[in-house]
Amino acid sequence: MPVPSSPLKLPPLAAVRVFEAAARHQNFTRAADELGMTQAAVSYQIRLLEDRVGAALFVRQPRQVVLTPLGQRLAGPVTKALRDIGTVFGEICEENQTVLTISALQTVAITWLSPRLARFQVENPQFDVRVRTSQHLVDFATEAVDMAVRYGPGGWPGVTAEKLFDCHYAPLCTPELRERLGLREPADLLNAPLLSPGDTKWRTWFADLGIDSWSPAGRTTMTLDMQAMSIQAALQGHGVALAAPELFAYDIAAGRLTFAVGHAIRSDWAYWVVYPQERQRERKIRLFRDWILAEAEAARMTLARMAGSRGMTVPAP
Amino acid sequence: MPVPSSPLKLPPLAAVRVFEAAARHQNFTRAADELGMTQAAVSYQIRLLEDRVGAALFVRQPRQVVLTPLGQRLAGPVTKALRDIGTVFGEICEENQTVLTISALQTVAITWLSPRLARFQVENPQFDVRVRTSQHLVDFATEAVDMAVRYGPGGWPGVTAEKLFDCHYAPLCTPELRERLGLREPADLLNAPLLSPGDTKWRTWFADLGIDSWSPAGRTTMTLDMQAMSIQAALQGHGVALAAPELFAYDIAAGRLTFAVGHAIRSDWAYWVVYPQERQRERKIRLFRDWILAEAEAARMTLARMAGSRGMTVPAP
DNA sequence: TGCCTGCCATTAAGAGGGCTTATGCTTCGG
DNA sequence: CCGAAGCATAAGCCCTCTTAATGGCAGGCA
Repeated sequence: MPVPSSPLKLPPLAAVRVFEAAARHQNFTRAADELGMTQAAVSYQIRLLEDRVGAALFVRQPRQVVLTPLGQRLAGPVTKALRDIGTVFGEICEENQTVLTISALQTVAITWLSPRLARFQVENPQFDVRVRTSQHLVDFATEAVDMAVRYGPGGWPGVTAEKLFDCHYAPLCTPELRERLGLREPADLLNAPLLSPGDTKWRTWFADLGIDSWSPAGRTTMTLDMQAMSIQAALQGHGVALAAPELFAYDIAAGRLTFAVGHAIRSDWAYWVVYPQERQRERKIRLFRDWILAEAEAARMTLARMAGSRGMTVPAP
Repeated sequence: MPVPSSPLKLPPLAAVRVFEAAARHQNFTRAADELGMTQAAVSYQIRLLEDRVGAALFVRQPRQVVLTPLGQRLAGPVTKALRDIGTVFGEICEENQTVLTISALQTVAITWLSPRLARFQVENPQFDVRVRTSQHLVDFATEAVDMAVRYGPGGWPGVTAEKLFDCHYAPLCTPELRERLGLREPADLLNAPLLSPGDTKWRTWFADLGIDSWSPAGRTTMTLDMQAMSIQAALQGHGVALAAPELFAYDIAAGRLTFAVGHAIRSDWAYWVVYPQERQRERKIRLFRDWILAEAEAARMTLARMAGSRGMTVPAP
């Protein structure tokens, strides 16, 4: 805990501010112009400060005022201090308007957000977009984050959450692997090389088909923690990954990945864009919200086309 | 002429001040105590500042407030800037109360003021007395001087001038020299070694006695500009100096100098203590004024005794 | 010399803003 | 479950600061 340093005996700061301007101009009238007030007000404030200090700060000469030695000694430090304050406030105001910080899970950030973010950046060059990945639920109150992409059930308190897309899990692999293994029916996967077979979602996926006998025991390729890494392996043709196709719409649309078979399960959770509800009117918030919702919609459409052509079956959640 | 740098876009400084205290205490109520206002006022000002910045500076938690990252970035520079302002004002206030700067002609400063000043310093240790010698009439408006000892006719505009003593010119020398040369009558000086005989005051002194024939031509010891230097020579027994006995009352009282003969002339000018009339109520001004007037009075008394015992004649000015 | 202009001080009157008081809300602690 | 701690909010008052008008002073100019 920082020591609550000395109580700071300060002169009236309004007067200090007026003094600073007057000292800079060596002229009350021009200082008044700069500050948007009248010459009389400047005169009044300067006098106030002089009374406080107990000494004259300006010599009133017929056609001009000049600083006394005392005034000169004040002017430098005061100008510097006030400029420092102005600068630091200016910086954070500026930054607040131009910097847009997005928090997201690493998976989403890498697979979905960053490939699309470049376009947003190009379309909105006035913003400086920064992505921060984190595993925990970001707290807008205490962290310097403007918006977030969250994966969860929604209904968080104090924030506006708008759904980007529901989350499904489908078996994905390269078209080549699919062809080579002759995958057609969901049951064909029982003998296919599954990536991260220890993932309980595989069990769920099979169970959803009525295949309860499946067990990862004995079956092995590698076991990878993260969806993105499984997909990387799948992209190399090393096996079939169970992942959210929404996150890999680009790869699917480009033919680098395809649905191994026509079945997917749906997660209770979804992906959301989230921001403090009291900030929904801010320009940068609105802009990014609109953009990311449009992107999500586009991704969904793409996927719907691809899945439709493959006769996907998706049970209701 | 300094460039009237940028117009400094500043937030309301009153709010900044409140913010600084609140940030330091991490507590609105205690900040309010420190600032001598109510918690509601603090809350109000903080909100004002937050609206201005367009972002929260504090997170309101149930039993405490904590700075947001933005607030943290502000707090440091702001505290420093305000402390700088407080410091520089504090310094000059402090200095204004404790430093007493006296301006005087070099002659008076050396011969009269400094021998007495030590006592003032001892009696008033809370003051830091500084003497500045200068040849020109000091301008209280533009120079960092509190009071002055002036030699002149009085009647200066804008200042209070109180007479310390009238100024006379009397021939002074060591008692030894006086004895050796057998000086008794003013006319005896016609054949004595006069110091700075080129000084027109010697002509005036002789003329005052009705001796118009005196001329410095041919008579020479040295010619010295300054009264003090003539006196230094006189103290060495090198001759008779025409100087203001008031300035050398200590030397006369101590027997190091004496009136060579019993005649003096009086100058139109006098010595004054001078200070800006609007500052006459200030403690340090009053204190020094009272002290120096008392010293002058004491010096006059001493001289009167010495001169009386010598039967001095002093024509009216 | 006299007028005009630039610049600051002073005054009285008025308005606006910030402060205070009072009250409500929330949470923590016992 | 109640009290204490702590901040937010609303209403109203008072004080500060501003404004507007006027005066003074000195320099520039004719």
